[in-house]
Amino acid sequence: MKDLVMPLFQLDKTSSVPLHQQIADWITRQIESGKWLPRYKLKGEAELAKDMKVARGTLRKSMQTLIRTGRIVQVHGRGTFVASHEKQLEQPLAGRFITFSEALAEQGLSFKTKVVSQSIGYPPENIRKLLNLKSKQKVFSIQRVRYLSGEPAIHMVNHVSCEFCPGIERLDFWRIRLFDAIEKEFGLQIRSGKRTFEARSANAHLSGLLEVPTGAPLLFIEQISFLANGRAIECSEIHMKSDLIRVTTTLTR
Amino acid sequence: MKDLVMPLFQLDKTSSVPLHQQIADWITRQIESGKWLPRYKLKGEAELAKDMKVARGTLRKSMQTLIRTGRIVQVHGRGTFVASHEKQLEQPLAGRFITFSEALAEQGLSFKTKVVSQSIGYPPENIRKLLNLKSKQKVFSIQRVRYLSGEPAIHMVNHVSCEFCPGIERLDFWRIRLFDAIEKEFGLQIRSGKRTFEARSANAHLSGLLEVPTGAPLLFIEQISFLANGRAIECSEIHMKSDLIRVTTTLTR
DNA sequence: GAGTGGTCTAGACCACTAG
DNA sequence: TAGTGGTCTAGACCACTCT
Repeated sequence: MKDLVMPLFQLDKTSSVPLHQQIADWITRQIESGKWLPRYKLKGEAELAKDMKVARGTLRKSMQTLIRTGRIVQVHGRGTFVASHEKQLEQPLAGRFITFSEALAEQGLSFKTKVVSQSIGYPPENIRKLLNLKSKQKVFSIQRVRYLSGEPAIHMVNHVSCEFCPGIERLDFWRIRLFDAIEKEFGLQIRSGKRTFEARSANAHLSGLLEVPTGAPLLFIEQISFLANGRAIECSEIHMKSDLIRVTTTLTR
Repeated sequence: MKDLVMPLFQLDKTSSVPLHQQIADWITRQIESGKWLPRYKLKGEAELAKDMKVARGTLRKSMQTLIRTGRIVQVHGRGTFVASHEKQLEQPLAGRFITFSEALAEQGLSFKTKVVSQSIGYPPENIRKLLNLKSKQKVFSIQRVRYLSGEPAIHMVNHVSCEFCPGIERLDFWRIRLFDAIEKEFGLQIRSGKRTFEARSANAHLSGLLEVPTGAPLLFIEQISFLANGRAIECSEIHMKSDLIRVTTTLTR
């Protein structure tokens, strides 16, 4: 039993990416690529840390991340295992803040996005409150519909604070994802989000866009996204057909 | 400037409760009791750790817990602050798995619970799957309605695996909370939960119990609760009037 | 530059699980 | 009893924020 199990892998101790994150990323890749299958038992923390030439505390920090994101499971005297999500197709939004497009992509679902309208201007009172804006500040608003296998499934209205994203209105959101734009085009890092869930009836506008009867029940989500410094960057109102998409959270006491 | 700011507080280093949890609990008490108000700036980690005579790593572990439960906020070069939830009344289910009765209690809302029916028996196929039961295993099922200021707000059907809770049917659930019973009467620890959100229309049964028109939109939550060893102990189907109760999750990337 | 949190090390001992 | 994760220590250096 040589080092067949643990392929070599090089940590970059000079990188600005923290070691614990490099480790978590690498393990994530092992799992996502199928090299480590569900229920696979990892080596013990002590041995893993020695292999990787890091302190056990650093490795444990990676483990915490991987547990939070639902990729591994630890049981005290038994060991660390790749999580087995009985239904892989149903592991969205679990434990971490990911966008709906990321969630759909992770589930292997393809979708198309239609931009219904977009504009820049002074937001209504309620949006200004959610984003914590002063009265002179503008927002970029965009209304889109996402289609799953041809069927309209999600209606989104997003409001982005212009302060952080000058010129955002010139991007082509038929092609680019909103969060990709915010993060890659403007170098911002969205770190956390808050979602509030309600059930609402479809009004005339929504019933037309989502092709459901007026009054049909829709899952409504109000979302606020925050940067690392705690400032709100985006908020949105999302209506979705909950029979088409499952929204799930996994939480720990 | 003597030790006016930091009242003395005694850690029990011999207790089976981990130090980091004792610290988190103590800080939680400072905040909940109003001794530390929102936006209050805590002392630096180094100084706090010295005061408490623990290693900084231990203190940091507490901080992680308090951040996850939404009680404090840390900003790199600035410091640690008591979180200011603009609307304190709206901080439920955030970041950790708490029951609805706990969430209501934390919001200072009083409620009453009515037991509509309860029984023991072999569960239908879908419940058996959710709880991962063999065909010979029984569940305790209970149907309740929660009232907020006299108005019916939540309808719950819970199914508890009898394997872990023999005799649960003899408890008085007009008085006791279900999770309290599971944890205190049977010495089990519920560690995590998974919730799936949908929007549904009220059927005749629900419309009667919740006093809403048939077809009214209700927030539907399917919940599975897990013990520390990963075994499912409980699952439930919850319908609620989402105009009366806000269901929120805060997640980190 | 002073203060703060973020990362990391290299140990140690304990508690739980399983053979 | 061996192996594993859970807790804890006592340092160190770095990156960020504010003045």
